[in-house]
Amino acid sequence: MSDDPKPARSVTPRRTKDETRSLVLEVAARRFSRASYEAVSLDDIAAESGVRKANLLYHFTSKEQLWYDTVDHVFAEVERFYAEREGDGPDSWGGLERFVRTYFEACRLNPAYVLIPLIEGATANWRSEWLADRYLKRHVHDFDLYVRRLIAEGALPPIEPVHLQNMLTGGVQHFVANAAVWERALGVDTRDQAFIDGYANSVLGLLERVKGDRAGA
Amino acid sequence: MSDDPKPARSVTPRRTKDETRSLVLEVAARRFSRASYEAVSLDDIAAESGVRKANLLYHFTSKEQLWYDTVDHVFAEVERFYAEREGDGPDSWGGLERFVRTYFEACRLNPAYVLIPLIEGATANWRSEWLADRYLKRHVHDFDLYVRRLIAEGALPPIEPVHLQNMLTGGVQHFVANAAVWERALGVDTRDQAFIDGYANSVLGLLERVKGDRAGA
DNA sequence: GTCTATACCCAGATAGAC
DNA sequence: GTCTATCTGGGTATAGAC
Repeated sequence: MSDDPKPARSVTPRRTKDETRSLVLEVAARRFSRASYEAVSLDDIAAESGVRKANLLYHFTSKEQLWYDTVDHVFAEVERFYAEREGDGPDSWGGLERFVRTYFEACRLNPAYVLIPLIEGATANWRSEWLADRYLKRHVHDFDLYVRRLIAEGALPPIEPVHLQNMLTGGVQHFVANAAVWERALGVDTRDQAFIDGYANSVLGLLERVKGDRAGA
Repeated sequence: MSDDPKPARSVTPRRTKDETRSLVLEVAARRFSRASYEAVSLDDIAAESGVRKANLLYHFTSKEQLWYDTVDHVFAEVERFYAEREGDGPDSWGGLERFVRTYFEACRLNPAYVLIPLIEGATANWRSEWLADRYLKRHVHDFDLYVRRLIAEGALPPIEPVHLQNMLTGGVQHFVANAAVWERALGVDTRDQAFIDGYANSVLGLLERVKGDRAGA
């Protein structure tokens, strides 16, 4: 906000409030998607961002609040990406093929979008509940509606939506989240664009076969 | 080992070394699959198992060692289950349908088998490396060999093994690990046997279609 | 082998000068 | 708004009596 070049009391390069926030949120997103909440310390984030610990707490009031803000930051970014490519909400989303590719792309470009829910969602705590209520519930529900719409329109045979949803989303998440294991085990970089695209082709290839057929389960 | 009923110095009910170990390992497996390593404290495990913290450290020397032993414990159990149903290693495993059902059953019955690798494997630390090297690499590799064998035998068309592997395993893992989210979002208990069986049917139903067809990708 | 007590460290948070 | 210094709690691990 105030960018006045007037002799500053401090010698350190000044940043606006928003610049500091963004900087910290970017670092926090990286940290919180590489380790669990408890394993990430404010000292880590302070060291990597160059913002003193006391100042982190000045800007975000607590570690807890910093985590909330970080998640909101990550999800807002992804939702902008979605809205750009697909429009808002399941009614406006296009065909399944394009949607799958958008989703895969979103996961690949924003590992934090996959990793934070995965790390925190797999355990039972205030974060998983907050995540579920604030985002995942809606995401799952939207996806469910979307699949049902496609079925109603005859674009898909009557398959169990949750099953399809999980087959479509679970796989990429696994590849993005556990890239290290796949790399060590098979020498394949599963976060690579070419790999994810190939996987999308396999998945969509399978889907093609379902579409022509009768019910799934 | 020594079970002598000779007047014990302590009034607390005596357990053999092995009994104490097993008891602790069961509790630890539960804890380590509901929260990250850092979020689980020895105090928690001591409280739930009734074994004093100092004694935990006497039996396992350190928290780190306790974690290693816990994982070995969980994986040994699952591997016994496998060996019983399928025989040892990818050469002896039977048809894909039976194998998938065995795998799904193993995941459902031993959530820790899914959750610990998922929680720790998604982050970058000494645990994920140890897990990858000691177990996951081999598991992924075995599964890969198995799929390749099926393809060679003509039981499957030439699909990319990693893709198929991930579609088969990623889904259940997701349902087992994130049951709480699915429950909140759709009111479905995705860890329930009936649900998992239904999902197996969907997956295998899809596979059926691939088998009759030509290549996947 | 089991207990109590405690050493020691690291993390989140606060105080208060500037 | 940024800094240094410090408080405080909780965690792993150890000492040492019994």
